[in-house]
Amino acid sequence: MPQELSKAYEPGAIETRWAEYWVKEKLFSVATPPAGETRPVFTLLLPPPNVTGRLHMGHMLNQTQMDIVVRWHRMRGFITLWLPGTDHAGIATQMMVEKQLQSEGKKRRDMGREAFIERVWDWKRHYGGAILDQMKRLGASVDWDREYFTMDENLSHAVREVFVQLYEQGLVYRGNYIVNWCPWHETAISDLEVKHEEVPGKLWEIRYPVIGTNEFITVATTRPETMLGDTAIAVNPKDERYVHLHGKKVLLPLMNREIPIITDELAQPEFGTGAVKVTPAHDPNDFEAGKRHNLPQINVMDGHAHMNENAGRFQGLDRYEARKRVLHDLTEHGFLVGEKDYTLALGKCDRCGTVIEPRLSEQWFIKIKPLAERAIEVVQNGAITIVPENFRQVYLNWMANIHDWCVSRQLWWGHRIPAWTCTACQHVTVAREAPLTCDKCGSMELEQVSDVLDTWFSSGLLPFTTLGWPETTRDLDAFYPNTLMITGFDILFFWLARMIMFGCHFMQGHRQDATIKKASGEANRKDDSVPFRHVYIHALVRDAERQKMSKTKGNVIDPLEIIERFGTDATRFTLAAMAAPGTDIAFNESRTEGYRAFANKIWNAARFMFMNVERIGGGAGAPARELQNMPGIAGFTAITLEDRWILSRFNRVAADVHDALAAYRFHEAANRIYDFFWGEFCDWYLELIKPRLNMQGEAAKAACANLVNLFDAALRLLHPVMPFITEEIWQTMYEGNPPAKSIALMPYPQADVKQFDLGAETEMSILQDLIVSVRNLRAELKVEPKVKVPVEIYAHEPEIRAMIDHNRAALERLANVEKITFVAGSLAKIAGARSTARFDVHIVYERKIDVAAECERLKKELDKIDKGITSGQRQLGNQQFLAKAPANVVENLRKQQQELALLHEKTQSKLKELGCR
RNA sequence: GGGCGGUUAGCUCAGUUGGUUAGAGCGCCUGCCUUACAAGCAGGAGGUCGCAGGUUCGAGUCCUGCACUGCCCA
Repeated sequence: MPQELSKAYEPGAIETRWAEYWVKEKLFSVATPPAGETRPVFTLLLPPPNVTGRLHMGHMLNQTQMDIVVRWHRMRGFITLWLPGTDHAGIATQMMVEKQLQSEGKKRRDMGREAFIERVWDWKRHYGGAILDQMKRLGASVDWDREYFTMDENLSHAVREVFVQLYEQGLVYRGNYIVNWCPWHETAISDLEVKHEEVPGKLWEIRYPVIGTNEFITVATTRPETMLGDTAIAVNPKDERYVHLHGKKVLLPLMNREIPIITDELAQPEFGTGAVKVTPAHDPNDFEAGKRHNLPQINVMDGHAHMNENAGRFQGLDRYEARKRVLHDLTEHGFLVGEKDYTLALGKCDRCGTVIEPRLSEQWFIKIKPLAERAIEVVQNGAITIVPENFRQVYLNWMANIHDWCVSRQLWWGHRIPAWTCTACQHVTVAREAPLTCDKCGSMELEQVSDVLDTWFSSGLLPFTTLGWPETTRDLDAFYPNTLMITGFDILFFWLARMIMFGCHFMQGHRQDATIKKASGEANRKDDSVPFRHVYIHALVRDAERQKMSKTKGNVIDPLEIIERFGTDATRFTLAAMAAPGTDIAFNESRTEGYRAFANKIWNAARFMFMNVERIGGGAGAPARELQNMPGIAGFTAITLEDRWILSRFNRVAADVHDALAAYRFHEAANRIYDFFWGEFCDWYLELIKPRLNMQGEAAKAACANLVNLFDAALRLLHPVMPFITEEIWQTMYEGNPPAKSIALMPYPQADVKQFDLGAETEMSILQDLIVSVRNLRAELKVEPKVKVPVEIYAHEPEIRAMIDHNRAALERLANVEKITFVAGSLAKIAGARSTARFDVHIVYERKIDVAAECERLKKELDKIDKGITSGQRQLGNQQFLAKAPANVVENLRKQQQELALLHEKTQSKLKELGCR
């Protein structure tokens, strides 16, 4: 391959090519580490996207961050396992296929369970891989050989095992409880799947006649149709208004049932009339109260939220129709006595938006407290660390107030609960495999419970089931606990919390391979049952207006469309650069545009390098892999000031990037690399070495070799964030004979403290100041860009003067200067001179400066200087400050004050000289 | 109702344990097609860090209150 890049940077072409290459070459496949493995291990589980999913920005943010961390670790020599897979997503998938059926005029129930499930599998085989293909476009460096699906046989087997074990341990129970019922999906859903929304509504007041008196008792309700199932009226025992009615009964209007007045804390005297209706079958609080008082539970609705046979003449009506009719009838009979506007928090199904109906039904639950206790402990004792730290408290609070988990769903698609009902005696047998006979009566007439498990039940097991559990495997020894979990806070409770509970419970007593654990830097961790040792919670991606993206709002930004326009690298860089921990990301296209420009910059810098390598030939070429594994840039020979400077700067950026990535400060890492590459390497270093590259012989070869080595290291530094462009350039550099199959398998640059050069950095910054000052003056004097000007420089420190003299070629080139004269006295008084504490510079040019403008500029500058002087003096004159502030702060302030004083003097005299007012 | 976050340049955002004269990108203004790059280069304007107090030698950073705003939980 010739060392040549196309003139234009076109991300689309190179990205798809490398994405395919990485997958085809199985570059990221990880073999099970053998016993005695001494390398560190890094394990990360991909939060499995829904099999029905389409890639959205949230996925992309999540995957970008994971891929950065993963590539970083891999390059640092960790055995890095990133495990991908998809989730069967019970409700979502079932819905998707049902809709498909609907369009064919078919219905799930007409088909029957088996045919329907076969149909879903069909769908999965055809379309289920879409999101994974999209992931490939992102460059996610996962191990595709280990891809899983939550309904795979081995994972399903593990699910049954877990359920049965929990059952045997008494942590599963079944019973009639109030659950959140979605009438659209016709299934129970968990508390987490209900979203509360404040909506304007009404509060109706209904009066119930008290039997044996001519009194009424008035209650308030937002759901009058449920009164049909009332089985009591409750008043607070302390409420004096109702003491005389204790023990009496009321006649339930419309139904003409007698129901008791009970005393219960359920009724709060300060709310409404202080009396409440009690409907145990349709409200969780009423349900509890009903149990306390042994009240009957009358369910008045069916699974579609239509009124059932218990609703008398309202049977068959939809709940809202029933509400209208009930209100109408109540009014007609004089029972409705009030109607007020009221804001209610309406629970809606997270997926379809249908208003949830609290409904009494038979469901399966996990007794969660025992699991939660361990899950609290491992976070409190540091076995799991959560970043950012505030989520630790969110997690602990939630865990402390956790409710039993309803795990049964009235769906067909999912892991069917391994329980069988005996048609003879109704006893339920829970077993790993279909039992032949009933546990209790021995009947052979058994029927499997039709419910399936909540999708999160199986995904909560993934950290260990994907590694082979319930078998004891070498993979578990090596890779469990996973090192890290990166996810959004939106599934903190859904998923993360459950993984921790399940992991700690089922992996109790597990020990990670001690050698690997130590090598991975986790030797001090005591508890190996946790699913992962570190958690990083990232923010949400919002649209440019900070709105949460949603299909209904139509403000969804499609990452693939952004990628199409700007490239994956630029999109990844955007997400990384904006991902400051703890704050949401308002996705802003203009940033991506900017980062595409950055990629373009890199591209062109590479073209420049290749041009020179081609021309200069020989001697150019990156050092061997062994050398690249050493800190700093091993093959770099610091000859000139700019060499020493860039080497020092490179080591600093490498150190900073390491620290930033170690703390999940992706934005810092990205910005640091950006500033280095563009602001230092391209803007200054490349410009400064051009003359050397244009020389003949060894000097050019040496400069070119440095350039290549530095470029190679910079590409490796950038690779985790922008994998594609770095791969493309890197592969091109090695002319088809690279030291590894991919830059992704090369060592990550490490800082070498010995290559820090503070002296070079200081000198360079003075030189930069000088060049900028001259450019400044040129602009101010409106010197034609092509005209070279003579300059006069005064530098009172001899070593600085020498340094400038030594680098006069740089000044001449970069500021378009033709003759440099060092003068003996300060130039500060000269109109149109520029001064810093280290030098004065002046350009010799016949054109006069704009005195008024210069005066204004100088005055502004003087203001700033004086402000600094005043505050500095105040501090330095303060004994408290001198006594309490750290020595280096005082020292720096003193130095700064000296410089400011000098600048003040120079500026002042210039103002005077110009005759400014 | 309880909890958590945000408020910094026209816009989008950085600014980790308090410590020089608060930064970037985009946009804007001026000038350049300078042989890597006009997706670029050079120069420039632009902020009393939401408001009011407090702690401190020193506050964008810590504390209290308020305002606005977003999210989570009930």
